[in-house]
Amino acid sequence: MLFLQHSSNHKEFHNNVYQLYHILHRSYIILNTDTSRGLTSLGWNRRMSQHALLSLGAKAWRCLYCPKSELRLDLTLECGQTFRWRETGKGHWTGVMGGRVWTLTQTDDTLWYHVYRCREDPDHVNGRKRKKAEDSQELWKKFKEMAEVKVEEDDKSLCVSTSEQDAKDEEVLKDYFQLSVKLEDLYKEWGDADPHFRRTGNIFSGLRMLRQDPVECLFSFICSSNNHITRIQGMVERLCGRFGTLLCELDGTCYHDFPSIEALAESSVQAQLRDLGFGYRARFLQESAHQIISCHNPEWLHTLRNVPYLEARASLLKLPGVGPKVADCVCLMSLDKSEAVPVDTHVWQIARRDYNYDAGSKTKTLTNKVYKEIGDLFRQRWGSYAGWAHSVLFCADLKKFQKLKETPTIKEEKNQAKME
DNA sequence: CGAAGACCTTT
DNA sequence: AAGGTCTTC
Repeated sequence: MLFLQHSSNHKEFHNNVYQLYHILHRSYIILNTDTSRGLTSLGWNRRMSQHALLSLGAKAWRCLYCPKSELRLDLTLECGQTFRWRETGKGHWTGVMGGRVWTLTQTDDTLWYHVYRCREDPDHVNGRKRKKAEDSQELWKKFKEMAEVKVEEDDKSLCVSTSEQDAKDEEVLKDYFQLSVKLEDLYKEWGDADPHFRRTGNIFSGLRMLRQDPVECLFSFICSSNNHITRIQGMVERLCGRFGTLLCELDGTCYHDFPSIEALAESSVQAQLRDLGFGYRARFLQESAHQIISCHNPEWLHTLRNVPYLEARASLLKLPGVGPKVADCVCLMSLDKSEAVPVDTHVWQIARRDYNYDAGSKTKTLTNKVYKEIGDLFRQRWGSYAGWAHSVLFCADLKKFQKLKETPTIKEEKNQAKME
């Protein structure tokens, strides 16, 4: 591990780190003490409750070699496969992964990550709200003592080179983003087999499927039916806030773990979800959770990673609120079924518009037959990672990413204007 | 097998 | 209408 002293010049500091990094070509830890604010308990508290920013450097950041062609955080975290990551700073995304809160960002060929260590806070252990602790002088005093101890512990743990926890963190990150899958090679394969893909693939590079927790994936997508993304995000947030364990608070935002299946299986959950605005999906969520607990076991969803695609899909279809589209989302995004192609009205439109699929334009609704034909069409064209390729085109059609398509055109126009 | 309608709420 | 699912005909 490298231990570098912070200089007054951030840029110079980072450049130095970069040079060393490229020599070693492995991950490292930056221990960057923010001296401007001092290490009073209050200062510590305020600092620890803020989102991390790479440019401020007040937190411990680690990183990984990872070019944008292999991963683009903006596309990957905002294409609708996950609903819980938020851009908490320019190019910085904060969310929950493996039961802990992370902030991620990237520079040229580097993926940076910070893991928050605030689970040991006394009021978090007891599951109480921070506000209450602040109201009580005594608790506040205790908290300050804890804070001072914590600073030392934190420094110590960070000074230990490649501690077990650090190695685990890196594994969690690599696993979640499936970084062992060489995305650039896949894009080339898809582009070679499909000129239309090549066009959009050039602009929308670095979009990869996450390997999400099956529980979070299943219950999030049960919420997605006949619904739009902004509302789904709000619903999932409320679901976690009400039934999930509090992990930490940053800049006034509370981060909770995703609820356990057991917590969602309680019969009282249904009415509570109704109150939280889940509509008819409240019943689906609670009944699916109950069915998993009573017919199988809490680990059952994870075991579906080890069975063939169609078998896992068929098992999921038995759950209430889970149809073909939701089942395929869960298969693709959390159960290692890269060939699963979720077909919704949008994908149906893409198939007709860009791939001459007119056999299904006769029917008014998305029938099972049409659904299967579109999935097979894309699987035939793109191969065993068809689900990954499909989501690139799906993402390229999202309204929020339309501006990305314009950029090259504008550049071309500018270049043309210059030449003239 | 396919079409039609209900289903909760919010953007 | 919204990134569907379920039930009925």
